[in-house]
Order: sequence, then C-alpha cells, then structure tokens
Amino acid sequence: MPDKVQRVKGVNDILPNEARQWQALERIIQDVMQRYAYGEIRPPIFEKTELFARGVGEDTDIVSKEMYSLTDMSKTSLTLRPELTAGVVRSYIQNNLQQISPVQKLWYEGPMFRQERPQKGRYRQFWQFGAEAIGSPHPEQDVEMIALFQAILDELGIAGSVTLKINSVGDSESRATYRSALQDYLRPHLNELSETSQIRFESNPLRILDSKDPRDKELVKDAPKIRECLNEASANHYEQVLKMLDIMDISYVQDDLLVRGLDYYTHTIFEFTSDALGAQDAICGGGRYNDLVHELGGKEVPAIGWASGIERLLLVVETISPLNASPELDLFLIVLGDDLRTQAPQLIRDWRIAGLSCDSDSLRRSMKAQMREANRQGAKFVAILGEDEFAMGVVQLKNFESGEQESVAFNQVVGTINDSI
RNA sequence: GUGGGCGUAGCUCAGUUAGGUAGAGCGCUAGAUUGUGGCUCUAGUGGCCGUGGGUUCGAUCCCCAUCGCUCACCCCA
Repeated sequence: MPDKVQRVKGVNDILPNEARQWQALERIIQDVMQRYAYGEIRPPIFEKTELFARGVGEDTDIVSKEMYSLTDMSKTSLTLRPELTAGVVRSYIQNNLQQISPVQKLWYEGPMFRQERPQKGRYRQFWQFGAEAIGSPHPEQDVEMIALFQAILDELGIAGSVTLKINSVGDSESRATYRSALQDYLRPHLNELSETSQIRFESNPLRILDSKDPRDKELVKDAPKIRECLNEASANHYEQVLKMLDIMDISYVQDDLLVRGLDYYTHTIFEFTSDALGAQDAICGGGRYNDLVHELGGKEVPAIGWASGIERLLLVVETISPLNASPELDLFLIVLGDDLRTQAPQLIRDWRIAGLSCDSDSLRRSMKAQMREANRQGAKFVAILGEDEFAMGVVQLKNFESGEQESVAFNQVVGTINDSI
C-alpha cells in the first residue's frame, strides 16, 4: 500500500462534529458584530512580506522567525498572514475607506499562520477573529472595543473565567520618556538580566517587563511604571478609559507589566486571559495603534483593535460552558423495496425545498438498518414508504419521540411536521 | 529553536513481568419469525503494535535513528 500522506505539523482537521461548535461560535460573533455595527472585511490570506515587516515590526518574533514566506514567479516575497491588523490597515488605505466614512468599524475572521512549536492552544495554522475601529482617537472608542469582546464572552457564558488586563504605553513621547527611565533603572543590573533581556535592553526594553525569567521578574518588580511616565494627554486618555469601564461595570485588572509583542501599539493595550487554559492563556489581545496607518503609507489616522484565537476560545467554552451544537434532522425517509428507490430523491428534494432537513439511506439497507440510521441521526420524524403507501400516495409518518404513527399524504407531510415542531 | 512525556483496532486504553507477530470497552455491521429505532442479548468486522535500521534463530516488546502527538520554555491569540 502506498504511504499515507500526513497532515502538516501543527495544523488541524476540523471535522463535522467540531465544526458545529465553530458554527455556533461564528453565529454569536456575527450577531454581536452586527449589533455593534461592525462590518465584515475579508482581506487575502497572503500579502507582500514587506507589509508585515513594516506593520508588525522587523524585530518582533513573529516577523523575525515565525513567518511562512515564499517567493512567487515574479520573485516577489509573499507571506501567509501571521495576523490581520496589518492587512486590514493596508486594505483601508488602498481602498480609501476614510473617504466612505471617517470612522471605519471592521471585523474579520480567518486562518493565520505562524511557524511556532505547537502546544496546547497554539497551532501553526490557527483561526482568529478580530475587530478594528479606524478613525477615532477618543477613549470612548477604546471602551467600545473592549465592551465588544466582553459582549461575546457574555453571550458564550464564559465571562466569569476570563480576566481583562489593561495598561497604557502612552504616545510616542511618553514611551520615549519611559524607555530611558527603564533603561536607567536597569543599566546597573545589566549583567543580571537574562540573555534575551540583555539583547532587548537596547532594541526593545519594554519587552523585558513581561519576561518570565525569575531573575528578570525580580528586577522588574521595582522598576519604574509606565503609568508614571505618561505625559498629560496620554494619562488623561487612559484615565478616561478606566472611568468609562467603571461606569459600564466592566471589571479589569491594571497590569503595569503588560506590554505587547507587536510594535505598533500606543496608549491603551489590553489582554483577556482565561484560567481554564494552560500556559497559552491569552484568548484576546489588542490595543490602540495610532501611528500604524501613517507608517503604512496612509494619513495620520488613529485606530484601535483586538484579535482573539478561536481554538483557544473554544477550549475555554468546552470546559466552562459547552455550546449546544447537536445535529438536527427533521425527517428521515425509509424506503422499502428497491423498486421504490426511484421515487425517493424527488420526495426528499421537495421536502428539502419546503425547508425541512431530510435524509435517507443510500446503501439500500434493510428497514431495521434504516431505522437505526434515523435514530443515530436524531431524526424527529421518520417517513416510511412501502408499496401500499406509494399506491395510495401516502407515507407512514412516525413521530420518533412519541412513537405515534399515522398515514399522511405526500403533500401533507411538511405541514404535519411543521405543526408539531 | 531547547527540554520532558507518549506513539498498540475508528475512539479510550490494557498487554508482552523475564523477546515466540495481540486483547477489552465503546463504535461499526448483522441477527433475535417474514414492514418499525432507542434498551437488552448474540455473532461478526476491525491492527505490517508510527516508520526505517540494528541485536537475535525470532522483536510490538531491547538498542539507534526518524516522523508525529503532547506538555513546558520561548512567543503569542
């Protein structure tokens, strides 16, 4: 026998049973997005590599070692998207969306690709859904963003096991102030830092804050806080965000050590984590990115967004509050005798057109086997068609829960079932 | 990229204590008087014991390599 071709490492097949969970989640996402007046956007799966290098940041782990890149026939370097904010912003600029309306509220869902070592809740092809609001600099937009994800958590019934962590990295001026304050504090202890943190000391000192290395953690404990270095405008923005969250009764934890791995963030940053997961406990991350549109060649337009990992979210949902996603079948047609098989497709098609979900046996199996199949599929009704029934233009319609059975004309089947559902 | 654990039927796992090519439960298929499911009973189906090499008369079991899964580091959603 030829070798079986194996799935690529770190990717998943989502089989029908699981896909139903996904669909249930997707319905909730679509519904909430609709209510928050966000429109769906579907950018391409791959973009020029340059977009991510410039958008996400050359020095980030994502860009420097995790991208799936390829060269096409015209020798252009392309990359499977590792995240979608850069793509959405590119699309926003290219399609002049600011001309359509000054605030663009967009959401998306789809697969992302990062070449990391697979782990619980971390895959090489993984799905994210996310939202971006481009155009408003004001804190109420930050708060709406957070409330949007909170609404999805509420709909899913898992808000109780999720924590919102929030912080501000301020505008570029505040960050520059803080950067040197942090470097001044750390400089005397430079040799005590972990190897990666020593490298980051120059390139990206803020990332030292979320190091998990015990030595780093110890040092960082007494480091100056970003909050203390915010200039007036930045501090004011952050204050108002927190105030509105209080008014809306959205609970949060201020985390002075929270920084994000992507370079484009400014001001408010946040992360939703769940205690129902292992080491990969972030189910949503985001923040404001006021400079990104400009950096990618657009005007100076402020924006904010977040992204959430669907596999991780579903892991939480499964353990805390499973979605009801059992398959539903209204009617199963049982055909007795192969001579009548020619009639079945037409009958079923008409019932399907009328809106019922119907199925029948395609293996020409015995009646008993067909009954079992109907039972397995959870059919609400079974229609039995034999010689006598066909001659009279009826089926024996059996309610599979009560066991009651009656003779019903072909054209009465839909009505009879609809009346009882 | 680094480290730990694991790879036996579709699924969950047992097993070979001390090497002689394998079992259970669930599932699936079919019966239990001729046109009626679920429960029960019975029978059947199903595995080059991840792959390749080595040791051996002989390996699923020992050794090596490799691939995959998994957890953690790292990073992030």
